[in-house]
Amino acid sequence: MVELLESKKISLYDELEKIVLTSSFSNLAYVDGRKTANKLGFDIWQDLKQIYSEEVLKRKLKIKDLYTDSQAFPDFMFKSISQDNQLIGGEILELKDSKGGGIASFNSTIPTEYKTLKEIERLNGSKGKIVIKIAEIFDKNSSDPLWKTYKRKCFYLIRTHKTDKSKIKVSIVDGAFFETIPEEKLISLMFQNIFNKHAKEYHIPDTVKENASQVFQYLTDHSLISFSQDIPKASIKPRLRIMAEAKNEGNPHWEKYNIPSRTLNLVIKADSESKITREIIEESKLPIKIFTINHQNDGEFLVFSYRVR
DNA sequence: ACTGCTAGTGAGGTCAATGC
DNA sequence: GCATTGACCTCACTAGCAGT
Repeated sequence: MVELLESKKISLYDELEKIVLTSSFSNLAYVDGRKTANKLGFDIWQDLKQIYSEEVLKRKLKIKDLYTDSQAFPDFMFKSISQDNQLIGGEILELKDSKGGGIASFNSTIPTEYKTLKEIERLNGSKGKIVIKIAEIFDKNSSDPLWKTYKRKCFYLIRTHKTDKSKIKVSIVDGAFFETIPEEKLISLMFQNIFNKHAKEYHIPDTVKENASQVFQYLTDHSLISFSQDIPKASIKPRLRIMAEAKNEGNPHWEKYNIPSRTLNLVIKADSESKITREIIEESKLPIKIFTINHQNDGEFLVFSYRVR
């Protein structure tokens, strides 16, 4: 990535998609924005087209158009690697681009540290199969029995102040930075919060309050919540969607975390594995600064920071 | 059995209004 | 003045239905 930036093939102002495609094209098992990629000069089907015609590919995959932006989760998925009979890699990458200093809203998909393909299939609901169908073709390990169920690490490619030359920051962020309590708990606590506000505003008997928090422990599943609700005699169907905004402490680009502007960063949890990354970077003698962020709710994170001239 | 259409759902980003 | 909340608008994919 650093070499690419220095060779001027990409810049921090390019589309985030272009940054990913330029640096990782051959390592990707899934690209959500096939249309966008094509516009940027990347044809994910180029190799397969040597073997099959476009028509055959469409028929095999049961899709009408090879070049659409699915707008499903995730934006990118890397190919898995089989090592000592175990699947590793296959990471998920989501993009978040915004003009201001905050991270663009998470819409419907709550950010997490890990996700399995099975979970992705479910959370994508009616679009559920598309990711798997495409990734199966590109990932040579897709026949492994654990391919759909092993935990994949989620990363977020975050950019803030994207149009401001003096303030721009780009980071690849460990999903753990956002998931400081598990999703199910988050959702049930959200309903609890809503209820508490009602309790303050209206007279709700104490016995009901006690029962209520028990009930909320069972409201945990976003894919069941997000259906539009058919209410007898109602002529509209209300539809709940959980959107989420990163708080300051969940935004690595928060001023207090001191990531400098005009930098490209990798932000990962400081654990035993990250020590290895640290050693590799230190030995590489690349112009990368290493420092730590103390996440208010989730311990220490390591930042590998490269400044763009 | 096949085709074409549409309702339902998932996702994205930005801006306006409101609250503190 | 900045953060939070509400709203807007767009597009893709699938299931299921109606018509042939």
